[in-house]
Amino acid sequence: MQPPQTAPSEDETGDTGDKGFVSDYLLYLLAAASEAASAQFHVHVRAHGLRVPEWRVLAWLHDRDGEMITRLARISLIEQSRLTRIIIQMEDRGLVTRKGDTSDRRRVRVHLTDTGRQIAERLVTDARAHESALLAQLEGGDGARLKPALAALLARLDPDRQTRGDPDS
Amino acid sequence: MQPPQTAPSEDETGDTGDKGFVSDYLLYLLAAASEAASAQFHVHVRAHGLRVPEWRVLAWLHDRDGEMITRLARISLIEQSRLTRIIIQMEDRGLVTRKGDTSDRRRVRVHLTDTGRQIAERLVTDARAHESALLAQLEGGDGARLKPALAALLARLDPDRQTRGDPDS
DNA sequence: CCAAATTATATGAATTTTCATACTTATTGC
DNA sequence: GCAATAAGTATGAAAATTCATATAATTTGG
Repeated sequence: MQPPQTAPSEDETGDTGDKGFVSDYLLYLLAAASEAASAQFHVHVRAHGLRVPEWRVLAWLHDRDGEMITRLARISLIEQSRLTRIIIQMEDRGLVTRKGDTSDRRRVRVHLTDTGRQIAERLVTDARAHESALLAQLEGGDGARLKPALAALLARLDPDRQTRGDPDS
Repeated sequence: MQPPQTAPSEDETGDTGDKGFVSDYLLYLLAAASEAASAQFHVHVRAHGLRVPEWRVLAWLHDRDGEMITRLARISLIEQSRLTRIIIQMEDRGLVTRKGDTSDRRRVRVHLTDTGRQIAERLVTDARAHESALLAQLEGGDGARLKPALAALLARLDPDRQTRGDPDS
């Protein structure tokens, strides 16, 4: 049913029958792969009572405790005003604390509580295991090539992300 | 704690400025790379008065007009009830039309209007150009390797995505 | 052919998210 | 040292999103 007749200049219709634009579009592949790869683990995160952005915050603080809101937002892929509210919720739940930075009183630094750190460490451990399992599934070395390629893309597109280790200066 | 680590030995004691967990975590690299790579083009999309999910819908309909809501949702990475509302908004704006499927009256098929198709074609052209520019930026062949690796990951994690070309049957 | 299970879409209501902007503190240029 | 500008965070209000579930149509098994 429904022969595609209304398409005036459809050049890939008919015989090739496959791959349109979307299925081979880099930005789509990135978004879809990210979604698909994360789906399972995100279920695990929610099972621990956290939403994905909250997990991202905990994971980053695990690496660098005392991060300021703005940078935490950039890194965690969360818009600033949204992160502010998320941090407040997390503080209410006893996962983090907020402290004004004494040397720059505009800044608010976020620290893990003991509870927060426990959860963060547990989930980071789980995440490492999950990542290993995922990479192991991808035979043929595709998995091995993927991380460096993504890191390169990221470095090219958003150089600021790396470097900055020092909050002040 | 957690002695068994194949990863590069690093502590989160935080002084040497080395990679912590997050910066080398596959799921993070995927999400961050997706964000970073899409940022520019998404600005372009919004400049055309569309939100990102709407662009995804148009792009998919460009490839396969008359898709049903559920599948459009899966492919466009949008939750179903949200897509229903987005489609209604898009219909109100004259970008798509909804038609009940006569052979399965539960289904609603979404079609591009002439206006919708015009915009879709324009943006697909722009997206192709943007992708080329992006890949060209990534010297060293990383760019070339990226798409196949992502496609493989996707195929492994979500096999259903590919195959299905026939709505009925 | 019927009852039960499944699939497809829509919708109410609570929660989240966004956007613009206010507010406070710091920095820059003169 | 001061005005102008920038940086960091918070917040109100509008809009979007989620979650659970309703409704309707189809399929399945007996």
